[in-house]
Amino acid sequence: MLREFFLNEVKSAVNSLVKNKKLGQMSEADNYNLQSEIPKNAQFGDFAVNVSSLSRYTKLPPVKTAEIIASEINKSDFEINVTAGFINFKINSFMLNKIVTEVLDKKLDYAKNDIGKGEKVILEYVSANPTGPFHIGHGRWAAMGSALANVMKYSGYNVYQEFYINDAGSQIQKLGKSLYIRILQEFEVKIDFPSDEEEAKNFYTGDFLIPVAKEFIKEENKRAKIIEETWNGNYNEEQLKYLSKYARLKMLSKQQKLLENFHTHFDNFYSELTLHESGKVEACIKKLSELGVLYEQDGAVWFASSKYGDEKDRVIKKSDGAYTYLTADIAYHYDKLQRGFTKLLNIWGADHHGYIPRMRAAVEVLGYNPDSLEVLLGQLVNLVINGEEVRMGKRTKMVTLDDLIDEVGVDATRYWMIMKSIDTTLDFDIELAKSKTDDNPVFYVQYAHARACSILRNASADKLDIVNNKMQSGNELDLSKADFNLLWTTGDEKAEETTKKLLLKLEEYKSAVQNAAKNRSPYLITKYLQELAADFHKFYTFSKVIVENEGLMCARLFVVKAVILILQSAMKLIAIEAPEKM
RNA sequence: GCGUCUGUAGCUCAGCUGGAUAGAGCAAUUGCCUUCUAAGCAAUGGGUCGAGCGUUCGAAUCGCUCCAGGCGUACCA
Repeated sequence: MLREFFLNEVKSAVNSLVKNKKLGQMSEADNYNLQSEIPKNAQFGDFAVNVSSLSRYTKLPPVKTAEIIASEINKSDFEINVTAGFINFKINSFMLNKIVTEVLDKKLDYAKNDIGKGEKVILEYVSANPTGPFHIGHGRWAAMGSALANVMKYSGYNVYQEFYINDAGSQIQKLGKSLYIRILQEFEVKIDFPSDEEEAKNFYTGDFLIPVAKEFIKEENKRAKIIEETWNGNYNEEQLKYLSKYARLKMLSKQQKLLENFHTHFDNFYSELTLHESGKVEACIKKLSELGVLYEQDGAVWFASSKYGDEKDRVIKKSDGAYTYLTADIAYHYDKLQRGFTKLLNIWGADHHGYIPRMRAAVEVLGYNPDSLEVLLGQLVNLVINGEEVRMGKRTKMVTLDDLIDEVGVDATRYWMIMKSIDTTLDFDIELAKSKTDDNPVFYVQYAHARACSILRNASADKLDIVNNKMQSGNELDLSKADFNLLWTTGDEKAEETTKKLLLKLEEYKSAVQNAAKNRSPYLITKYLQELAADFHKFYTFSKVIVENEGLMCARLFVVKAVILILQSAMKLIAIEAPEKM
């Protein structure tokens, strides 16, 4: 990376000065927090390193310190100048041209890197109950999680994506009973969910089970008839069990289909039920018991998590003999650790944040580094319809992820879900996301790609016999016809300035990717995409690509192609389409 | 009460491992299509960075105290 390159220039200059004792009381450069940055004001240079923080060791004014260090740097492919405490670098056309050829050479892998060092990461996200349709919040986790997984894989992490199915416990029976009623209703039996609010809580009264009931009658007509015929006001235990399982699997498969459609692919769906059935929950409790962190009180079994940073102890086994949700979850995380993952990365809704200390406590007690558990807390999503915030409360009718995607489309939904930092409550404005105008960043970015593709099409269609990039005709452009130096001798200052900015932005993709992976912040990719698209549109405005001069035209065509490659790479990371025409 | 996230331009948000004049998009005003997609570009206006105190040569950024909002504070999942 160029940023790193210039930082290293400064560091090695410092080291050599230190060796010769020319820098006062300083030791090696790595002991100081030096950073390279891109100056906000381009007149200073293309890159800069601020060394004023070293002044307290050199006992010299910042400018003097910077000058001494700068004079120690051998400049070859760049210019150097000092302002205040900054050492500024201006790169030359040779380095700029190299950016283009490197992109063309590495293509979609241009920014691929290995900062993850192959760390075995299990990323768990969405993890919903199979008891209903996804709501829009699930959509945010799905979009963010899948994008993060892509970004981290691209950065050398070994990422395994898992969805934990909360398919154990009473809610599944509740689901079965509700389907039972919906089936009877299909047969026109006069029965409805309890009107009493308290009793209605034992059912899923949403209408999402109506189509499931219809499917059931179609697929299992015989059994459906038996259910209707044997109805006597009480649930038939055998049929209820069957329906519970049927509904559970049906809902799960609907969820899985939706996720794939939403460009979210899991390596595994891990069933909580199998966790119980395999005896892993029991085994985990036994282990905790042996470790001496469990005790009995008030007829329940407790985990002494408060000794490990939690604010109070937690119930593991309720006085009615059932396990809590936490118990299975501890066993699940134990299982993840035993499968050899060294980083347990979870995306949880902000409403679960109080849950972190107890899970950390469990990881620690089980003999692992509590820092191997890393939870990304996602703030919630509010829907904005016609400018008004619709809070997803119990009273309002839930808008499902399905509805949202139907309304807005997969790409726009994903983009809007990823666009904001996970720390901020997301206001999802349906009208804005739907709009195909300039207030919608998705289209801005996709339009840049379509526009670039169009140039390549036009170039191949009328002007030359070199051509299109692979997705068009399979041919490759002929690099030998391009004269990149012509980019910098046009006499058109604005054209050269915007071209330079564009090329530097291409190079910045590397930093964007690494920061996104390191900080678990996929929104940095959408931010980068918007910046790249903007720089491309500016380039387009000031540099006509298809021109008489063949050497210049080819050089610009290659710039365009490089832009297309980076746009595609970044859009692939966040899993949205890169349309060739719009 | 305690924990946690947030408070930056009219709106939505970046910037927050301290550093050059606080940025972007939208909205507003004004220009630019006989020339590669105007879903675009150029220009202009717009800010006591919630408030106060402190640390520092230097604070939107770090610390403390307030203020406002979201979420949580179960033998629910």
